[in-house]
Amino acid sequence: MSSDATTIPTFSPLYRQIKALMLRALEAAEWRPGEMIPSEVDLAVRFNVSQGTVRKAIDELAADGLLLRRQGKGTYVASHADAGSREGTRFLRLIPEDGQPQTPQSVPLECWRAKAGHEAARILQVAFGAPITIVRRLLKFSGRPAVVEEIYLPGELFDTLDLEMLQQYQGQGTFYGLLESHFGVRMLRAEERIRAVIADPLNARLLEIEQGQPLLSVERVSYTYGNRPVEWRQSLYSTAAHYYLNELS
Amino acid sequence: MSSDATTIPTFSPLYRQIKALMLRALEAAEWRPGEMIPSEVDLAVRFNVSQGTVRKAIDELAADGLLLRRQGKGTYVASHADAGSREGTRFLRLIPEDGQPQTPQSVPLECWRAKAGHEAARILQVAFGAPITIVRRLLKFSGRPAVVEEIYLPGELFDTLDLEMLQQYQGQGTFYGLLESHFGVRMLRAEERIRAVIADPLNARLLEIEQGQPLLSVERVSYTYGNRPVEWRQSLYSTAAHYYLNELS
DNA sequence: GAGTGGTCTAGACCACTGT
DNA sequence: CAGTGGTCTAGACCACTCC
Repeated sequence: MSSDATTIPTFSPLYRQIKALMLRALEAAEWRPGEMIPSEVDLAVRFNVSQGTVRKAIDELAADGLLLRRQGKGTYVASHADAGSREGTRFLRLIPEDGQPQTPQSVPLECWRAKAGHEAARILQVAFGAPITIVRRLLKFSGRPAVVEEIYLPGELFDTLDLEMLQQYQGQGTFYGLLESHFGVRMLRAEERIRAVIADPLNARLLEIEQGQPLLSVERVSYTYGNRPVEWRQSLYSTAAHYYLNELS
Repeated sequence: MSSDATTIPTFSPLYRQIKALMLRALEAAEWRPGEMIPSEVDLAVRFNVSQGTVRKAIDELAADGLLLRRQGKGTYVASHADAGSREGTRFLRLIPEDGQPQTPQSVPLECWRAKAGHEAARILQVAFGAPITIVRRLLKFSGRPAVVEEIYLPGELFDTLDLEMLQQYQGQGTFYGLLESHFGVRMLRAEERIRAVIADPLNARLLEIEQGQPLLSVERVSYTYGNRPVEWRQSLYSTAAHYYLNELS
């Protein structure tokens, strides 16, 4: 590799270039969630590098959670629909006090279109007034309501999402599974900002707790490829019978 | 990097055995925090394997946060006293609303001995009635109180810890830095259980907020080598001017 | 048995740090 | 310059899955 003397020489190892190429293939949906990607040898031929170099690229993509290696079978594109054991607690860290981590039941309440206000526009990186889709729903663990949330999505990407679709999809997978399979948008990572708030009458009723009780306010921004924000979510977690678990390392 | 806990490993690759040997050396303090460990070639000779195998063992230990690789210099034992940029937010995820992540000022309030109750005994895995050391302190960001906490430590390990020591150490590093340098106990990972609660009069006064305001209750258990619990901490975070940030991936 | 990922080795060379 | 970690290659062999 030759470097231009006028530009700052930035060294990028070969395996990272391969990783970038594979990222493009993933983003372009050449390989789709749940599918198997070509074998290491095939990829080595395709990119004209050694198998070890392709291997290191795949290793990083797997560490990033984008690929899934299965010895003896192949390497697969990670999918929210995998129903992998980890999927239930990957993004929702709320756990019943007296039980194991479990996937809650989703109860869609409303779904409507709106125009992005200043905050939604800033966070979702769309124009002020651009169409957005808003979902309001409830999550229950063993029949007990634990979460109320409003989810703001850029309307461009999710223009056919409606309450009926949400209801039909109930029990068939997670919300992100729906977004991935029906809209081709895969959430890769998210940031949550957590604060303590007081329940207002409406949400207290939905969560079946008393007004004035403390709740966790969890504000989440989720990102897809290229660190593009595609979801803004404001949730209220009842911690009367559940807790938010975070592992630090 | 991680192995499935549900399946019994039927085969242990060489690099994992090397990793286990290096873990023992770390635990036995043959290599101390902040120090450089032998070079890859030296370790390859010592363990009678190839450099690549030692390399993979080191890679995993570095990924686990136990070692720190510095190209051109060597591999170092990670230390809480490194004052690495990440150290401030590694275990404390509280961030001022209007500023950058920063390390808070610690204000020790009390430090006393006690006997472990049932809960402390269970969590710290010591006998009921065993001696424990309790620290009560306040954390401030830019002079504003944000956290009140009580820290429960097994008395065996920290029998000389007192208020004077805590006060003298103020500003010289983090609490975990003190435990590491003065008591040889290094925290490797922790679990936090987060709930929303209402401030009682005492803690409201300490946090300079009004009684009845909502707070985050953060219960932390920290572990050292061998998943041994060595700290139980109960904290109250004021989220009036701060938020708890969690990155999901 | 064929095909996949996983391990281990040996050697060459590159990039970074300090002397 | 020497010493360190970082990259890349090529090949042999092992472990796992499925036909």
